[in-house]
Amino acid sequence: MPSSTVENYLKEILVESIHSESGLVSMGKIAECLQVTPGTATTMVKGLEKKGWVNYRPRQGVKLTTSGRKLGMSMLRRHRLLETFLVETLDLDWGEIHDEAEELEHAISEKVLEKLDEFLGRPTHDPHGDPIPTSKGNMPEASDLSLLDCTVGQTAKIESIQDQSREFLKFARKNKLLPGSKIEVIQLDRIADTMQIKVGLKSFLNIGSKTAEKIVVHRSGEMEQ
Amino acid sequence: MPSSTVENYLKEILVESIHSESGLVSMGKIAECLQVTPGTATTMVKGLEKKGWVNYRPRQGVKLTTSGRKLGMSMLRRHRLLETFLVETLDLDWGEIHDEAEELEHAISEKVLEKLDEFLGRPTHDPHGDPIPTSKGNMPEASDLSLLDCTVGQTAKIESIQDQSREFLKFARKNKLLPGSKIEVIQLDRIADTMQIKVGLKSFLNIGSKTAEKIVVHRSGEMEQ
DNA sequence: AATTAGACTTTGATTAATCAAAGTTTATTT
DNA sequence: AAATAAACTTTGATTAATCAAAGTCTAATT
Repeated sequence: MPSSTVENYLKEILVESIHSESGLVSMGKIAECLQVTPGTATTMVKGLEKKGWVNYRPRQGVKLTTSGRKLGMSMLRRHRLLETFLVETLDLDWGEIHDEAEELEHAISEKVLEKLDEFLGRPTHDPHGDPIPTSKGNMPEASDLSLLDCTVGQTAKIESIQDQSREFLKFARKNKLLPGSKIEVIQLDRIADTMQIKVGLKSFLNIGSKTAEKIVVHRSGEMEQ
Repeated sequence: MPSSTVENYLKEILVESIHSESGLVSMGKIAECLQVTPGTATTMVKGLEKKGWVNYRPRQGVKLTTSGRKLGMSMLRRHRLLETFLVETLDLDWGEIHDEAEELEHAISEKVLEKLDEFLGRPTHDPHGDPIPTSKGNMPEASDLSLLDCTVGQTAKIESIQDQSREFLKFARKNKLLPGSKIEVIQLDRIADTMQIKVGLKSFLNIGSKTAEKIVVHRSGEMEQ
């Protein structure tokens, strides 16, 4: 039975491998995600390899095996279902749920998770707009388009918010940057690194590229479900 | 911040100290409850003392300090509220919830617990009939009367079932031995170590003293709420 | 080609929780 | 009072996860 630590490593490696084209994840990235020193990440990853959850090439990076991917997906499912429960059922604040789910995901059994999924009506997306893997380990592809990829005049719909910190989510909520919100790019200045957007029908907002990159969108008309 | 292990030790010491008149709990009892060797219990308890959660007298036993009692109560509250949630909301089976709650109780925060308590309507007793400590750490006194203390002809109402194992709970449910059920003692044989009881209006059952001791009751008419 | 910065790996130590087995105390029986 | 059993404590070892610091590689500059 994998420890909570192993579960965390596999979940983070999964998430990072999705965001990397090669599928390889570096030790530095792992150390950063898990808030450990690089030496710890190396040691841990070698342990994961010995157990058959990853393939590791020194100084190249690490890749999940089929069983590692399965476990990582299961953790992502737990995490996102729990976040949904915390918002929908217990009415917790958007900004609080990430850390809470981070703890609970290691303690909830498959059986309870299945009951929870049923109770919630088998949701497909969590409160941040991220897709929830099915119990089979499938996950709908997410858009790879952020606000940063949009040009002046384009309209788009927010799919998800890629920053789970309290701070950022508070900012996002205050400015109605929520999954489903309609956005229009009004102005763009690459040199000044700023972008003016219209949120909804009458609200305007200036954001920098770092923030724009965290708003994942699909262009209006596409991918409606 | 106390580890899950510390939380478990304090919770079990609390429960056992309630069941002992002196308030002292032996190393053997702790080792048995936590499924560790006596040596481990001794070592661990010395650590708990160093942190100020218990007072330990070698070969006498251990007693909770005020802060240890507080932490133990908080764990008991978590455990019993979670059990209630698992049965009431997620419709899990009576026999399954103990082990599930045992894991979740270490992962749930005070904030989420408070929301859960509110969502459940601030229940006072868990599905086994045990009282749920309040957030202040108060817990209604439970009856100290088991079926074993009743004599022929007496009637009583089941308050709680003091065995959390799947096996026993399956037996209890099958025979309608549930909190609230009305019991009448029909026959008693101390030598043969057996007791015949009427459960409800027409169902009869033979049980031994070990089982009778696990059925905590209050005599009919007393303590109605 | 030599230097250097940055990323990575190795090494040695630490902490928490545990066990097995040996040693000690206490209480009970003879 | 001696012997014994039962309960408890001590000791030495183990495992998982971690860090700091020293060492090694790789790739980019000079």
